[in-house]
Amino acid sequence: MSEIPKAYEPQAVESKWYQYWLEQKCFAADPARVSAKRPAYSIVIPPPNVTGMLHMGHVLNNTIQDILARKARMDGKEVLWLPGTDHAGIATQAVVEKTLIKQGQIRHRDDLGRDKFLEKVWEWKAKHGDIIIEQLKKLGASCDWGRERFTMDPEYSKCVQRVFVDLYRKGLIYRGKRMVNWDPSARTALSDEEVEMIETKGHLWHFKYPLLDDQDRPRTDAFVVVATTRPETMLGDEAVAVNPRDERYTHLVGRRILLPLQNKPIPLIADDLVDPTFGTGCVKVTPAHDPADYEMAVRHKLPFTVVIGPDGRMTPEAGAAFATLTRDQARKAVVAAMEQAGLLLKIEDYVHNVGHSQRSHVPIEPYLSEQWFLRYPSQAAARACVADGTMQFFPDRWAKVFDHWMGNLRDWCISRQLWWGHRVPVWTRRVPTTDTTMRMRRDRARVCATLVELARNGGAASEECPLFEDSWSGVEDHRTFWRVRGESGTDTEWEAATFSELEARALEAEGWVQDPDVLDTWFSSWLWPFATMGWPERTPALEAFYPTTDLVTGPDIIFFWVARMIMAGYEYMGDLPFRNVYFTGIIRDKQGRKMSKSLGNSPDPLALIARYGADALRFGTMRSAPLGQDVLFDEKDVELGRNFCNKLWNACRFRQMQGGAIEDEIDPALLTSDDKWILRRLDRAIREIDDAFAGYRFNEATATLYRFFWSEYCDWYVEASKAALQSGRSDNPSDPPGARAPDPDAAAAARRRANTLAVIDFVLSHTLRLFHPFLPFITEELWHGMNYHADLPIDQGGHTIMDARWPKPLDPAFCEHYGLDETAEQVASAKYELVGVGRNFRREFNLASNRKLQFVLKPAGDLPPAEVEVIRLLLNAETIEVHRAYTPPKGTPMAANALGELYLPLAGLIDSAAERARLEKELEKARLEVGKVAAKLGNPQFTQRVPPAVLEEHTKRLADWQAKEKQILTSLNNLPE
RNA sequence: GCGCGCUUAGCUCAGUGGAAGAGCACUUCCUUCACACGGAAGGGGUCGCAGGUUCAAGUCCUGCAGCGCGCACCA
Repeated sequence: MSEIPKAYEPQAVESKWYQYWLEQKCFAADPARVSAKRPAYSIVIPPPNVTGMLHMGHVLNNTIQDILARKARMDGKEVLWLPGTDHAGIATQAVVEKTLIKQGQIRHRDDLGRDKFLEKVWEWKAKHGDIIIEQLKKLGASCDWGRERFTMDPEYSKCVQRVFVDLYRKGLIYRGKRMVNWDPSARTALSDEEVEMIETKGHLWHFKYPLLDDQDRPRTDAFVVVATTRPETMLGDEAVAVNPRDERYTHLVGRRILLPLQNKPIPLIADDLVDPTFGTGCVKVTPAHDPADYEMAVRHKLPFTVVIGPDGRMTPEAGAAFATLTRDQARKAVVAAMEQAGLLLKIEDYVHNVGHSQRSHVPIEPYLSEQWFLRYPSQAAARACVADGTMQFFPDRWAKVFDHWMGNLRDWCISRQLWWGHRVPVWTRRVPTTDTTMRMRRDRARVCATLVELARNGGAASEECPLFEDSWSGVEDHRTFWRVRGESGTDTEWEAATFSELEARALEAEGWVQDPDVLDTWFSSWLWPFATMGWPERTPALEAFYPTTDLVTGPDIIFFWVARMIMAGYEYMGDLPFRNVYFTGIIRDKQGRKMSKSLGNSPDPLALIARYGADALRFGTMRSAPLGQDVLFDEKDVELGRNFCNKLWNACRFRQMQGGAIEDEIDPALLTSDDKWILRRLDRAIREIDDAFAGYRFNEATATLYRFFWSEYCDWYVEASKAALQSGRSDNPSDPPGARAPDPDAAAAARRRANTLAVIDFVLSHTLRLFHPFLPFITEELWHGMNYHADLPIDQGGHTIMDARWPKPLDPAFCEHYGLDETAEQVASAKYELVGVGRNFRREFNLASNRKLQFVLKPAGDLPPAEVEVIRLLLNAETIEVHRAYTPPKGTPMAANALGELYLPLAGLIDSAAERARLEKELEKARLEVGKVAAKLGNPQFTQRVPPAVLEEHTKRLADWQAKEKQILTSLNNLPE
């Protein structure tokens, strides 16, 4: 570092050290190293979508994880940060299909067929799947890349199938015809969590439905009026419902109504679901297109007429006039037709919430279809662990949200009508009902199921039917289960669930056909904390690193992912998957809007890294991200980070320029008040940072680092230390010629200088370590550049700052030895206070910053010349004359405190009117404060009840302000005229 | 409708019962041999509103208002 540049240039430094860390395998976790003395620390990454590009949310999230991981390493832990990606079923399939269409290769994925299309997706994954991983590396992420996992890896896929079959066997996974959330754009079912309610301005259309008379003839004089927000669904109406206690309509219940446009008689039914106070109290019932209506239809055994198809277009059932129209077109057409028929009573403006697909943002269509559902396992354990504090959430208010959701669990629709994903491991076949093979298979499965239950409840499993391959995982050895799906005529339709490749092939040879659906991506990522570590084997990694320590994720996936992982963890590991969950805020733009591609308000983190450096991006982001609050991102924050790195760089450069070897022996006898002051500030900073880490308050840690390093170390200590550094220089230009000869004064100055360098080295080497989790690259560069790694054991920083030991607060013995008491700190503080006022004179009297001034100091007590020299330097004064019996000329500006009185004699130069104004302002302030404190102390309630420390502090404060007031009055009296 | 956040300097936000803070922006001065990605000094706040608890409230409690976010089958 002999010729270090004036400004820090991050690019080369960052790539160099990342390469070094990889080559030296610094990120690799070894379960064998875990011991009582070296505890494990683990995080699994929230797997980003394999289609994804790094965005600011990833930056926030992964910077936090990296900070935690690096801090844990410095704490001497064996750290596993396990990376990977998920396959993101809908998003990836959509991107690939869109790309192929854009390239003109296909018009629809059907043109290729399932197998060929999947080949294309894999090709695409091979080409683009690593992008986000490489981007994470640019950020400095210290993941154990050798353990990178992908949710579609063969082993991982096997875990997904295994879990599916297990839950199927337990009866928790079932297939059923249900009303599901259908995304007509992606053409797949979604889970409830994937539906976003959006407040939408719409209308409430009021339709008249004619009553039928006894001969089923429509009456022209009697109608029921229904209101709807979705006129197009009326084509599928099967009833009109009223509340059974609604006396306006009880006489009509059981009568028939003519459904207009379809000219179909439908009944008027009574159901408790109907709110008699809303609208007319009559509700049209569309069994196949509304979840509430569906329930009513089941109760009243109504038919299910499907008028909207899976593509969001009207079906032939909707009638010739409407078939093939889109939902929107059909809405207009129905309204027009009703109006023409004179059955449109009125249209009201209406604001209501409409479910939209979180994926494609189109309105969700409630759709009746066959899907796979899961009744969640291990609900009680999952709910309890958060409620009783076994697992902690940061901030903990999310615990309440979690608990509410856990208390209202509804079965999870896990099947998706996609090709990209884990295909449902179920095969079906129709066989003659008389076929005995299937009966035998089923009976065997039943026996096993019973024994599984027995074993789970503490009973013994028989030896003929060893159920558990591994009792730890709780998944039984039997890989195939059969169930009757349905019977028709002489045939029985069977289904078989298996995770055995061999079984599956055997079944297919027998003519069994696999279910076409794939599983929700979250059905694979809920296994992430253990499926990535070799489950169901009892691997060393699982033994060492499960449960993981911390999870860092966004609150937007608390249900999608966090809650489900907890349930899966209990079900398959018998233990929680992580001990702490840190929920980040959401990154927004300056206007507070969410970052989104369509708004184009999402900055590219890679561009920011190129411009400012990864450390700058990390520091800026962390500094502006308080725990659990959303972050309004501003590029200024990154600029601040860069400036900070530059400051750090130059502070080290300054030390380099002082020359000399690393000084590690500090002589207590030679410590100045400034030395003691900065050492105590360092101690305080370490304590604050430790405290911040304990509460996951990273922004607080960065604030402390910033204040300590910039305001305390650079602004005060470094400037003050220049006194000792300059006077002790062997090449001091002010030395008289011939000063080479042994000179006791010069030797003493040189010793003081060396001691100052030792303090600087002590502080800087601590500072670099405190900064390392936040600024990994620049700290590593400086660690080596400053030679602080020399002489350290290889596993304690000799090799990399990553392994350097985390600084400890200074222990009492150390403080005692070096005399770091409060008095020492107070001397320095008083010095800086005096300097502050002295500097203010320049502004008050319009004296240019570079103008050489001569001050006079009238010390209150004993003030060594070295201290005076520090004050001179800090004031940028030409001279300070120490004068114990000084009588200032009238009107000389003066500042005073415990240290003494500082005068700026400027005969004839100062504007006494301005000085009077200044002093009067000061006086006003002092009197105000005296008044405030005196009032408090005058209150007996206060003096009697307050803790002694507070009382003492107030008493002192009063004395201070009174002294100040007196001094200002003196100065005022001294003014000319 | 229920629940949860937020409201402090022009802007973005810290502030965990005992003298209102930071960064940016602004004003003035300074290229003094670490740093102009810098240094020095300064201006700027009845802490959303109204009550209450307390010797003491930005901080705790109760209302209210505005903004934001969850959850919820009112067509």
